[in-house]
Amino acid sequence: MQRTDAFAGFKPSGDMLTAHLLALLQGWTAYGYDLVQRLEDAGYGDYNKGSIYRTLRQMERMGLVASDWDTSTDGPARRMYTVTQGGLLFLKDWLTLVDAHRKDMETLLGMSTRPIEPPDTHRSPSS
Amino acid sequence: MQRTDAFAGFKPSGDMLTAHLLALLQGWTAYGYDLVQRLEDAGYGDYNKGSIYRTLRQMERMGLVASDWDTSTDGPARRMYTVTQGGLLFLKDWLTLVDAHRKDMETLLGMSTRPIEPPDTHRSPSS
DNA sequence: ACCTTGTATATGCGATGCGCACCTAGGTGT
DNA sequence: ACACCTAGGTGCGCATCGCATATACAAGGT
Repeated sequence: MQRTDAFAGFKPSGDMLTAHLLALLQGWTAYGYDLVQRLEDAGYGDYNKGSIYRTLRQMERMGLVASDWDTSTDGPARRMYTVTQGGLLFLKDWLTLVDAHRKDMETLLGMSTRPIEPPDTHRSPSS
Repeated sequence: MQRTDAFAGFKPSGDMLTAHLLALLQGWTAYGYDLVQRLEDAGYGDYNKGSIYRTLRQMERMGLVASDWDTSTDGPARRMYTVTQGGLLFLKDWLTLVDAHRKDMETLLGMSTRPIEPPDTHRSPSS
């Protein structure tokens, strides 16, 4: 479970959505409504609208993305998001974490059929 | 994000600890204190005691494990846990989910450097 | 007798996260 | 005026989680 400690506190729950969003955003710029559609269409996770918008703002507070308004289009203004250096770092850490977990699971499962050890209590083995 | 729907509601947060515990338990029987030590020693996650005990009880409520008391040893009684069929299914689903997520991430990242599409609004493409 | 240490399980509290439902608002078409 | 699509956001209630703390059994030391 080692990680670079830049985001040592991240928990792998909303962070899964965070990872999806970063992956979608990485390399270009997008806004919330578009990401909602893309996640829905692609079937990557069954997140709800509210969570996505909230998570994007939270990501901005964490410094993973930056945003500015785009009023150049018709319709309501769009908040355009761009991945920051911190976001790229988070993405890297996330992939490392997932891979490490997957490997951990394999290791733990591989250690199967250990004899049911009666872990001796605090007493010396003289008994 | 497909899964067998047996535990369609699982969220990948405490579920990561759940997966670790199931992997440790799978194949034999163990009690909380032992699992706490093993997770600590092995360095698999930095979970705290309270979370582990709470998660084990929750897993029992979910039908992933079953427990009974072992009073045969010196010291306090131990609540011995055994993985159920449901637990094995959860474990399988979890690994599927993790692998799917990992693959999703690769796919999404592989689609990089898409030109910044100006996603046309609700208007017809006649404009 | 009393205290400390190790074993073993569990709860209370405060903060956070998340799904669900709902709200605001711009713009177009009827 | 109204419906509909686009676009972003909030309030509420419930679950989760880390941290600290509580409870209890047993052994050893003084």
